[in-house]
Amino acid sequence: MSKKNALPVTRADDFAKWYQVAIAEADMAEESGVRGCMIMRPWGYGIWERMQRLLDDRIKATGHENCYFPLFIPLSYFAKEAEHVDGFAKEMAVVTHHRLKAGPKGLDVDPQAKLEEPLVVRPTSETVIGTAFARWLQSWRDLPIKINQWANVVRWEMRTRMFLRTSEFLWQEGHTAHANEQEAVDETLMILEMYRQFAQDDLAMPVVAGEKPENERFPGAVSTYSIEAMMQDGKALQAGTSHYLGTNFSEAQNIRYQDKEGQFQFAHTTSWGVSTRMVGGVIMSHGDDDGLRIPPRIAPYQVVIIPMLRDKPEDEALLEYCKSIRQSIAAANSLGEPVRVHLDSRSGKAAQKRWAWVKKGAPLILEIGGRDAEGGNVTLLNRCDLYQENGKLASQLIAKDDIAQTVSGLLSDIQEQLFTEAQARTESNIRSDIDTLDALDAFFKADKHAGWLEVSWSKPTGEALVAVEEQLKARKLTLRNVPSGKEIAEGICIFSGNPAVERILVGRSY
RNA sequence: CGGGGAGUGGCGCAGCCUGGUAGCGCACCUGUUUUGGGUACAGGGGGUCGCAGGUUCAAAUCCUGUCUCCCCGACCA
Repeated sequence: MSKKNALPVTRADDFAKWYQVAIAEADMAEESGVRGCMIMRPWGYGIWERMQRLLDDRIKATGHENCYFPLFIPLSYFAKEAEHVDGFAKEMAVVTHHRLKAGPKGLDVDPQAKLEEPLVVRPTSETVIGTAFARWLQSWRDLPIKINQWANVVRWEMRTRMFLRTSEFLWQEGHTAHANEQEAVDETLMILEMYRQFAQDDLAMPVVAGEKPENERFPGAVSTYSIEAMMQDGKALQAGTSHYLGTNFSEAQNIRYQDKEGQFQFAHTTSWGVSTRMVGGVIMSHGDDDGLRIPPRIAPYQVVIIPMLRDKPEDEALLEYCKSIRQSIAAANSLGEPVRVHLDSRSGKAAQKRWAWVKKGAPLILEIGGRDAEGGNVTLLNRCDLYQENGKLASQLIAKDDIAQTVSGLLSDIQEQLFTEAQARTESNIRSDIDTLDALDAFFKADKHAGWLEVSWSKPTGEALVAVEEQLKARKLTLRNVPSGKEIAEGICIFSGNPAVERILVGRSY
């Protein structure tokens, strides 16, 4: 008997289709009818909420405070930083009116209600926050300023994909101001490392942290750093960015202070963010042909109990048994937190519910029937180890008294297993021994899901960099980042033949 | 924004070419059956065919416009 998977499409057949089906089948999110905007359903939003909580703890632990700035930004704020406005001008949603009135075909914009100055729906908040910084900052004693906000932003993208690129998305954006370059660069790199740890420890998603090349910099930044994750189709996902903005925004917005000598100095600022794109990264890092596999640290429910109800009087006793199991599991800790356990007592077939939770990627599923209750057992299914070699489900019988401890141990094992698996996949798909464009072409032609190359290059700028970009663009490739620690290289540049300066990652990307 | 495809009960689709009673599978509801692995049978409910115009005695079907989604490009977290 051949194994039947829970999803109708496999990753190998059509990865893009698999991604969409996996999201739909897991009740993560759905289209909203508004271009590029999605409805996040409880399971999808619940995962985001877990990410938020874990990252928020890290942000606060590193000395940042949360605050909130408005959704609307006066258009004129963008005029001040030339590169910044260039970068975002083509994708801004703009509010021009504040009232509707009845027209011949229903409601229409009231021309009388035109705003004197249009308001931009924030694509990012450097401009408003910088304006506030300019007011808040007077003295060297006010520094550093370290804030963060959790917000929604809008970028009018031409092509959207669930979680990966939506017109509106949720994120955190951190903004800091410092006395000098060294402190600001230290902050930028500290945040990069915080993101790396968050991705690896909480999302079980291995990433490569490093500096983006000049052409991939955030508009207005002096330097941009990213964490890059490799999806199962070999493509790179930029999963978080941290920018050193120098004094570019300070000079544009007059963010300055008097130093100990009474001299005016421009502050050095940073900004950094991760978004709901991370959810897409988790799906494409860990999902399999049976649906999602959510790492325990971010799973809204880590354990789901499914009673095998029969619409008979004995159901009541079974439910009581399940509740006692739930209670003992909820009292246990795993990965430093109380175990999140859910009793799915809705009326319905147990087998249906089982497959629904498999597709959602709940790490552990406990199926409990009358036979289990009588014997004082539970039947456990591990989402990351679903099948036996013969293709049958790998259910295990666990004694009631052992279940809390078993669950606790398994959850931390699964967290580690998902990371180890993804890391092995990522590492084995980065080639670093290729030094000619012919070999590069061969690498990417050999496999439609080819990974990345780490190559030597001469770090060109200006025209020369544009030439490299064009060489890559013709191959549907992009420069990802220069992994931290790879800033020095010998040999020659794969693109130009000039002496190499550093090692850089090249790959297809989302 | 350029090229391609598509919008018909909750989901997936057929019907359109050649205009004439809106269909199928899954899901859903009810009942019976079954019960340790996505049960089976019977009955039932649910759609003015994306939206707006037009042609026609008559439009899911033909014409025009528009909105939305998917795929491939260019742009980006």
